[in-house]
Amino acid sequence: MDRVLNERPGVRSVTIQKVHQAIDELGYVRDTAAANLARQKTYRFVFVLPDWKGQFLASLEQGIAEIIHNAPQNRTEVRTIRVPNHDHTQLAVTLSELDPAEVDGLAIMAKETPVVRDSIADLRKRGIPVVSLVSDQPNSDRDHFVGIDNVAAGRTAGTLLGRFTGGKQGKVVVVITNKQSRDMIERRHGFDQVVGAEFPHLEPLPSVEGQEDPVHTEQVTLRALQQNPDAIGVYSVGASVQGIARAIAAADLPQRPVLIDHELTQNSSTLLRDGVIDAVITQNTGHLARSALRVLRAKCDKTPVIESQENIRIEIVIRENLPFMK
Amino acid sequence: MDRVLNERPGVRSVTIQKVHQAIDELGYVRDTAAANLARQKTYRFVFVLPDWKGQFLASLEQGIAEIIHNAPQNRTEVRTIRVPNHDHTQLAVTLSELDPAEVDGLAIMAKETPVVRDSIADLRKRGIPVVSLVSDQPNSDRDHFVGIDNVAAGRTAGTLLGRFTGGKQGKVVVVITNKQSRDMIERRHGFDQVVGAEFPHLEPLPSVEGQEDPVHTEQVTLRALQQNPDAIGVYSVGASVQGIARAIAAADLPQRPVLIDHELTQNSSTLLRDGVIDAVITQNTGHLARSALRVLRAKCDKTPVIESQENIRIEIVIRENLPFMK
DNA sequence: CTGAAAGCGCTTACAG
DNA sequence: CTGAAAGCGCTTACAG
Repeated sequence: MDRVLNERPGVRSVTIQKVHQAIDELGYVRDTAAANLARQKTYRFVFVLPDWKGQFLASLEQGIAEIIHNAPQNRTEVRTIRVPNHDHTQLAVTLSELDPAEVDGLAIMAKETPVVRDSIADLRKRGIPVVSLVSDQPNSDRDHFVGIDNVAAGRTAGTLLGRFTGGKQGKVVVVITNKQSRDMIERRHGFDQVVGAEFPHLEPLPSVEGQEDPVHTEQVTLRALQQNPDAIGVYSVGASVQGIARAIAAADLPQRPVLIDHELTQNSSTLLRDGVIDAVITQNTGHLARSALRVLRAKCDKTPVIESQENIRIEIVIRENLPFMK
Repeated sequence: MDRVLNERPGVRSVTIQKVHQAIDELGYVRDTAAANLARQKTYRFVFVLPDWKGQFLASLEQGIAEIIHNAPQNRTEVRTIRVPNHDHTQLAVTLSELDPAEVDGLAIMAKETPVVRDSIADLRKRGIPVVSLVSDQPNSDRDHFVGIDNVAAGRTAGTLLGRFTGGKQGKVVVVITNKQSRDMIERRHGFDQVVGAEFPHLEPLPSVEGQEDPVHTEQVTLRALQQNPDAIGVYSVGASVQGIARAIAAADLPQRPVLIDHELTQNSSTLLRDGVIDAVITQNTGHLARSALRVLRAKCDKTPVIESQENIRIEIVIRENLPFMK
């Protein structure tokens, strides 16, 4: 029966028929917990993440660790590797060093570059399933993308900014981490879409790049605000919101701009509570981690992925529905 | 060892010491899946819900059924009883008929009345754990409340309505299911709090009651809108949003009011997509069901509840972050 | 009070 | 190609 359920070769089709019929008649539901218990094999996954120090990544990494720790019955081991974001060669080296004999799957969050694309193709050729995480690699042949629809997330941010500025006319400063990350590009795109179509009185300015650095983010934001003191909104696409908040305070504007940010962290929570940020668009890092692990396991077992279950929600947080954070 | 882990009586404290020390040294984590496998006992829970036909309750009931079906290894059986909402006696009878020999736990969603309070006390006395669901029974001695902070949910609705009306002055029609449900009372209270403090230009009107009936909801809403044709907002605290939408269309107002609703369903999704509803405040019915089951199991096993895990989020949905619904 | 056996629903070698 | 045994980490009676 095991051979049928797991679709292993070498079973006569008559037998397959019989077993499937019996399954239907009895309403059999396979006990995955017992299956995991018996199956002694452990999954060894690698997560490759950028090496910036932001709280979002820390929370994602912690999420992974907690899931592994709390569900030992799933017998999965994870190694997380942080790779410098700008160093394309090191990323390529790291990926090429992954030994198929020692790794059962890879989850990767990185900018979309030819190097990454080729590395993914190479890994897949060596039989290792790959999922892109948070920021997609749609032109590689990754098995799956684990993350939100970032165009929709950008549209959500645009709508909130448009409605919160209440029909007033004005410029919007847009601060982005970098212009190569797919998630950043898609959010900016969705934002422009919705603002162009529904809030024509708003004028989004060209993105300024914060480069994963709070101090640099503060500087470029401050410069943008000084050049546009009449700005009525700031859209933080994924940059250090701490730096942006400091720039807003330093710019000493005639009126406080509406500030929309991405990713709920300790910092953005505090700024939300203090009324500096008006809304945060976020994704649950625990869900991201769980989804990545589930998909990777499914790919290893050549089991189908339940799409509806892996659909990560775009969450909106304002001061009033701020969850209690540990 | 089992006797120590499960804190059963009749173990010498020396032994307990030794076992605990060994646990710490080895970093032992108990495999609950294996434990469930071995433990043949099945949990038999009863869910008592109001009998209205709304999609929210249907989705909650379906959520429970799916969880049970997909995780047979948890060996839990659930019987759902729908009780007419206005019939206090029938509710009391239903609860008193629950046999402690056949029921291991109860989850109840009902108005807060003396009858319910006494029934809960009675059940607890007979050793059955009880959780209140969606709408709390804080004055009973229920073991736990599974649901959102409804005051905060009302504050969230108020803030969104205030910001979406963009500083304009005007009245707000408030439509409520009934005035005895704790969840309704708390939402209305949170709404008034935040509007009074932060949006003084808004004037919320006294609640009109929809009584779980779409047609009646439409009638009372229409009457309220006709009496206040200058209303700039409608707050649907938990009533049939279909009825409200029809009333808004029928009232033929000079300007479309901002409409904030609770609970994402097929109906409210459609109205959100069509631009009739501006935002929906919601709680995930799957999470509610899972949390209720987890808490009930914990109470049966006299195991601690992990509060952070049982914290149900207040979610905000606008057209742009509407999840795909099956 | 404690030890050792049997069994939960599965999978994995190993025989046939 | 298929059957039957052993074992995954636990709990539950049952002996001692």
